[in-house]
Amino acid sequence: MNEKELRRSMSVFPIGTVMTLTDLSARQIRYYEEQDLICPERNEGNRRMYSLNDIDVLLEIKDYLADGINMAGIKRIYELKEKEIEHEEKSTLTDEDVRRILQDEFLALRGMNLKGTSRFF
DNA sequence: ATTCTCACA
DNA sequence: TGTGAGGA
Repeated sequence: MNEKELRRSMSVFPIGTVMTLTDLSARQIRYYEEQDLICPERNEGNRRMYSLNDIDVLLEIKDYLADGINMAGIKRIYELKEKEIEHEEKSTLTDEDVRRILQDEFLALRGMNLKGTSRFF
């Protein structure tokens, strides 16, 4: 890990700062952690300390939510990213294979979230 | 003043 | 997800 990645993964913000930066409630921020979407560290006083990477993820989650994707769907998206990384490391599949898989999953996600909604009318 | 965990008239 | 209690 280079210096740049190290800085982005350095936990330095208390939840209050993250709340104003992301416009999310403390409840939501802690809940997303419970869903393993972010992993803030704890300081001496058991206070959660967030990194720039955590904030980026939180902002992404907000976008997905705005697009009508639920928690189950968001979790699947990040699980796919992990698989994508595994594939890169093992170089088992071609980039095209991975792209096709991600594309299929994304379409499946939209279909899942479209059911029983009047959002588009 | 802030954040933490837990629980629900 | 909100919110309030009770402690640190």
